[in-house]
Amino acid sequence: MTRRRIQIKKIDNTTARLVTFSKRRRGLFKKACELSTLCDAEIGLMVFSAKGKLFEYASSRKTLFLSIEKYVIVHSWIQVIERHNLRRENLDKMDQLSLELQLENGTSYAMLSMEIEEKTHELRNIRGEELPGMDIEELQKLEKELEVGLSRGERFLEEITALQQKGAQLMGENQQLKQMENLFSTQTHVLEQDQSSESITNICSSSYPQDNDSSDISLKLWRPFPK
Amino acid sequence: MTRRRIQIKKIDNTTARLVTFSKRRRGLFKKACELSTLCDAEIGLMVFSAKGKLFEYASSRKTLFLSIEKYVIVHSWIQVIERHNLRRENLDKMDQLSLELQLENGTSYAMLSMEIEEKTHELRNIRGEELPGMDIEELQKLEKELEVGLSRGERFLEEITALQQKGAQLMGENQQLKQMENLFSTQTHVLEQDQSSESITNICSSSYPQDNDSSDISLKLWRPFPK
DNA sequence: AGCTATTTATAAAC
DNA sequence: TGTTTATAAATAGCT
Repeated sequence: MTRRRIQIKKIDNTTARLVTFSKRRRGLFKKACELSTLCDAEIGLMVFSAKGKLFEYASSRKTLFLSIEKYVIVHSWIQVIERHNLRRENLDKMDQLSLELQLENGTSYAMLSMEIEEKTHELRNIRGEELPGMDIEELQKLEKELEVGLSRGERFLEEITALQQKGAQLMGENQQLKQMENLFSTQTHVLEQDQSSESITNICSSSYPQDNDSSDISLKLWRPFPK
Repeated sequence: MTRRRIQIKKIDNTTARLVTFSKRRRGLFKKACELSTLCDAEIGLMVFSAKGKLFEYASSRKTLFLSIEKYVIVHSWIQVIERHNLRRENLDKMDQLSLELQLENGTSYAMLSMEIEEKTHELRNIRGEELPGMDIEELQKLEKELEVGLSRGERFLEEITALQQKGAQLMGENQQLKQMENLFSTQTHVLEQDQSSESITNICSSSYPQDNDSSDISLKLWRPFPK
């Protein structure tokens, strides 16, 4: 596109590819944002780097929810069909993973789906017409799949509760320490040291398109695009 | 832009807006496709016209599966949020002092079981069990439900963030206090109490856009890969 | 992470 | 919608 025209095919040089990815990604997000603003359109854009890191943009949260909803309506049907071929052990294995691991493993879950997808390629060609007629039994299986997500939620809740308990514990501890501090400070006159608090890793960080691409896929909630 | 530079704000003239929408949409899809090819990235792009018609592009089905993955998690979040809110409401009623301490006694859970059961049932409907048979009116209702869930999610997120920050602060404070304590104890030979300080653990294949935009419902089924 | 020479995208016109 | 064209933006190749 500029100094020289380039072929639209995978860039071999890794560095160049990374640079291009970064630059073009920005461009793409910008274009998406402009289109959304100019034409009053709702846009949802997801970009996964080769490593699996997600960058996303959404003109509004509503859009993403609805879009995903829409994807699910159609694609869950596909999934339901594919589940027939899915070995139980895979699901069970997935069930046993901790919440964090599950989130990190989103990619492999998707990979698995891909595998299955390939095996049922024929089915997909007719999905537009025939899938809507899926029977209740199939849909109940889908429901079970969703249940997996539910159990994740449960664990999430547990984690929060644990966090809260920890907080309570810390508060108590703190109070104790403060009392002690008061005791000491009235007795002696020692300078206080400045000790900055350390950050705690967030369970849920927002996913603005970020600029470093070092992590594996992580599932995050999004905020709307920066004002 | 070209003949003239334009402001990035909603185009007033309807015709011009439509034309721009069409042109820029194409451009956006092209850019998305190029990025995907050049950098081996997976891309999912959804564009809803103002009327609600969906145009989308996906570099591969894998991307779509990842969307589903996310959907499941998002929706399990909604579920969790519901429950969390129930607890909160209850806690507010009881007018206790701190959230942290409140959660240490789970006595109120039993009281809420009925209510939770009810909410769970509602959520099942939201989650998709009944989606396939829904008509437009019902889908619009779903849309609203999702918005509600969304705002709840925001509150939930805020709360968690607040908790985490609080935890971080407490930890820092704690550390500070402990250091001071150590300082004192070495100077004054005061007995140390046993206080363990634990860290908080923490917590271009695909779907070508279609070109007519005649419908007006905002929630529509997407048509898979055409050709 | 900046800098430009070019290529692309596209606003305005038809 | 499609085409044309003048111009603004995006960006490939360098540093």
